[in-house]
Amino acid sequence: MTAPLHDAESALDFAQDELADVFGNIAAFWGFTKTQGRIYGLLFLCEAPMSHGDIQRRLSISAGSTSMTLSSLVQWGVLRRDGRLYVAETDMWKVITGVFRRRERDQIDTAIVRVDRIAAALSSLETPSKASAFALTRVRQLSEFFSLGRRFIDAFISRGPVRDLLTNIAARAATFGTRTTTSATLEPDAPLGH
Amino acid sequence: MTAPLHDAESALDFAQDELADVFGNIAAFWGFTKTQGRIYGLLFLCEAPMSHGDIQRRLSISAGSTSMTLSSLVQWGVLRRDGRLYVAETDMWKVITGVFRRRERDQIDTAIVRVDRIAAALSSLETPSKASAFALTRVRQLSEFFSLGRRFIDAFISRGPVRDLLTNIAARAATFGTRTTTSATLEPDAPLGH
DNA sequence: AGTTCACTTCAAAATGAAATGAACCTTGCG
DNA sequence: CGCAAGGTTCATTTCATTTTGAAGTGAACT
Repeated sequence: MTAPLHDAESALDFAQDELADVFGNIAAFWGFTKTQGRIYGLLFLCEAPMSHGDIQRRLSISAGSTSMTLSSLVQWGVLRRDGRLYVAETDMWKVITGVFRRRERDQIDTAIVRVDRIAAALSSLETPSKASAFALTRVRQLSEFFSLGRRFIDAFISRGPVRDLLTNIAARAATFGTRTTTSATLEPDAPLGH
Repeated sequence: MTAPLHDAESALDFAQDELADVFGNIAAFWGFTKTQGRIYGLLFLCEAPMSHGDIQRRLSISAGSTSMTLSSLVQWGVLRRDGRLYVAETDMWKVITGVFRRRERDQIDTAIVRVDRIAAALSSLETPSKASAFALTRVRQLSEFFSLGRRFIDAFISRGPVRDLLTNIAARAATFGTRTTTSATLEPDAPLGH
């Protein structure tokens, strides 16, 4: 792509631009803004804290966007502010579990509440129809699945032992190679023929 | 919210509307369109397959959107098409791992390639600067982290044993209650004093 | 062959989110 | 005190994404 870079300065520039872009994409993909990712990516490579101005200049963002994005990142616990300087939180586990803690958990909680409300409506019927009964089984399936998800997220974000477990799982994967398809669990009925 | 519904038909209508909306939100959150989620939500509650027309009418979507969304969902392996009828794939594990398989894995692979390229650029320097050396350690951190993530995703999507493991983890969470903060692993340097 | 109906395609419009930039505050310093 | 320089806020613009709807395709029925 680019010819090998020879001085440390230009290599660092390349690294910063590139990593900012990598994080920019990841961020956009996960429902954050590209700018949030870019700033984090830049800071990730910097030992010394950077100021608003440094960041703005380096990434050519408007002053306004820089300011708002910085504070959002601080709120997300992804950057830390020290006076007028910013540093990246580089422990990725902290970053990720932090995001999950706030965002995905809220989401799943809302979903659980609503699904349970649906289940209640369907199960309180005096004279269920075939269709409503069917829907009820599906809703219950779902409710169970979401609860499992909720518990899993809890496990994930209550840091410590779980992280090691995940590491173990990853290790296992290599061992097992490929699938073993132990279906069941979420198919109480046999709804569809091919 | 709404007063209790008394006949099965209206309860079912409520359930469908509501679940369509729940899935609509989840979908939007995870980078799909709200419409994709709504269609899936609707179908999730239906025993009998539905046609394009049924779906379009029930959700009041335009014909065009219905058509395009249906085919995207089929492509994602989230619906199955049987002639002119559609059914939901209701095994949530299949659905989720399917999405991960295609989407998140691609993403992380791209990131890994780019990060490694950055590492190469920084490590091939004849005369590294302090800053470039620092950046290199960070990039290596990251590369390792991404590889772990990659392995974890692989474990997750190679179905079977892993699912049970996840279930176990979830079970553990309840036991452990709260955090145990065993940091380390991704902090080779001590970059920031609060 | 011709008409109809169900679906698909695609360009154009609508929507909604993010970035901008100007006005407005602070802080620090002569 | 007052004025820069640097930051923040927020209304506006910009832009990407999604939805629409009109036109096109093709199968089934007559």
